[in-house]
Amino acid sequence: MALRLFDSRSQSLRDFAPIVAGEVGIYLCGPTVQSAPHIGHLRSALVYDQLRRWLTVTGNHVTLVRNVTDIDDKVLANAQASGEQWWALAYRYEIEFNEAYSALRIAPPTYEPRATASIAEMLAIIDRLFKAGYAYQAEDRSADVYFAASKWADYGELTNQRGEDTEVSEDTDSRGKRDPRDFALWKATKPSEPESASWQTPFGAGRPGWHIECSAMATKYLGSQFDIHGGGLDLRFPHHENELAQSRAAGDAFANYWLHNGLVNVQGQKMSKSLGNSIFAADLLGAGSPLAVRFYLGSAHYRSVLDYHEGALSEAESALARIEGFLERAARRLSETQFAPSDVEFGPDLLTVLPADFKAAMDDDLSIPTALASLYETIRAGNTALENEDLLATASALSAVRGMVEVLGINPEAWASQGSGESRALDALMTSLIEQRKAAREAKDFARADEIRNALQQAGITLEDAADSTHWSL
RNA sequence: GGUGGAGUGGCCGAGAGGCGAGGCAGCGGCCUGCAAAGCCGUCUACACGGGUUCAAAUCCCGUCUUCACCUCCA
Repeated sequence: MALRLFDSRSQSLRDFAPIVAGEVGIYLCGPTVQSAPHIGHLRSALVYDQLRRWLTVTGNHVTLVRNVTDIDDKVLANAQASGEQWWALAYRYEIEFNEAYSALRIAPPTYEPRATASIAEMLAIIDRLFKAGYAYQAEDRSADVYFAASKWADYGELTNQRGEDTEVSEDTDSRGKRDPRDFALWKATKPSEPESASWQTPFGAGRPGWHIECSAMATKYLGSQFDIHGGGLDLRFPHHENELAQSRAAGDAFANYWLHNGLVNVQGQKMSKSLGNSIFAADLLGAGSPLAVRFYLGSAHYRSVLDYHEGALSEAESALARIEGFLERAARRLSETQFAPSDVEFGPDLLTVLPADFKAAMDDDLSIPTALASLYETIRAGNTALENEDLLATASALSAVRGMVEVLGINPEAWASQGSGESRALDALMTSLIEQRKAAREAKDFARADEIRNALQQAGITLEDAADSTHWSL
């Protein structure tokens, strides 16, 4: 069984084979740190976190590079508007992004390069493009440098765009361009721009164009040819098309597979500032637990459009409660028996406990919705086994469920807060209240027993009576 | 205009010629002092019109609706 991925370039599912067996290099287009992270940024980062986890579990060593675009028109414009240094604004938002990622337990990438730290590599590519005849300086002899798209015969190969049919925006800054499809490799410093955002080059002072940044950072960390290039669907054109064209024109084979994750819409429409319908990371994390946010964003297929709606997070909480409920009950029942399963570390060992249909679903272009069906099926069977006192079957279901939630990064046991002073105090209080209620029930004083349970329910604590004991959960 | 998608039960969300995906919500049952949780059952859906086929949600033709990209965007 092998992993298949949908490659946007060939528009088909392809068996995935890394250049070097067991080593996978992924370049993911990260955010332009010009404003606060929103739900779409989180989904994108999460999708590649899930891919990375599955590749790791199936025995690969993954190098994930996710850049930070910290120099850009909007970074400069927003900094000017807020009266900050552009690099201060960029760093402020970079911190916000990293906080949001880490709240969802999206592992930090192997390398996280900032565009401004790779200027030399960008200039080297531009130099190669000059020598190969694919770069030209603007007619006005400014430091504006463009890529000659019309000279590159394969231009449009990624997205089937043919130049003559492409709409050309009228407000595009095209001074000195020979062809509307040509795009900036380097942008001359404008009088309004600070000196700190200007680098000296043989063709004059300026700053990098957006596309060249990614070409430079991808090949700097992963080599001239690498396995996977990922990003949001909105980046396919022109960003990825341009990256591919300039890198190949400069002599790099570049990415073998192109992956694009679907976007997040809100009430059927894309988020935009003018509609004021953006859902920011802070909104989400205020509306549900971080685990529920991760579960929700990661439960749809990565290529589908995800339409965010009110109530989505509480549905996720309910689904998680079912998973967590089984894990707790099964672990509790098995804890003092010979069937208690030993912990399995995240990594290839997980493969031994995962159901075959779960593995098949993950291998099939990361079909997580189908994989989740396998998870629920195992939970249902596990609950039945638990009821029938079939400890062997319960133990095997427990291992399988633990393995699956571990693969997906949604293991409630791992997310549960570690025993703090507060939680120890709560434990003691609950033990006392449960004892009081037990005494009342034994005395058939159900009014008193219900009074305790109702008061706890008011406080958000649910009691569950099992055959010979009572358990509580928040 | 070009390019790439989508329309599935109350809601979300898979699948892609023949065995009712799954989740959430609802209803009925079992269990329970009553609940909760769990299990069983129930609600049997695939935009519309044609066609191919023994068989179509799935393939073909047409129609409608809708989203994204082509300007900065995950």
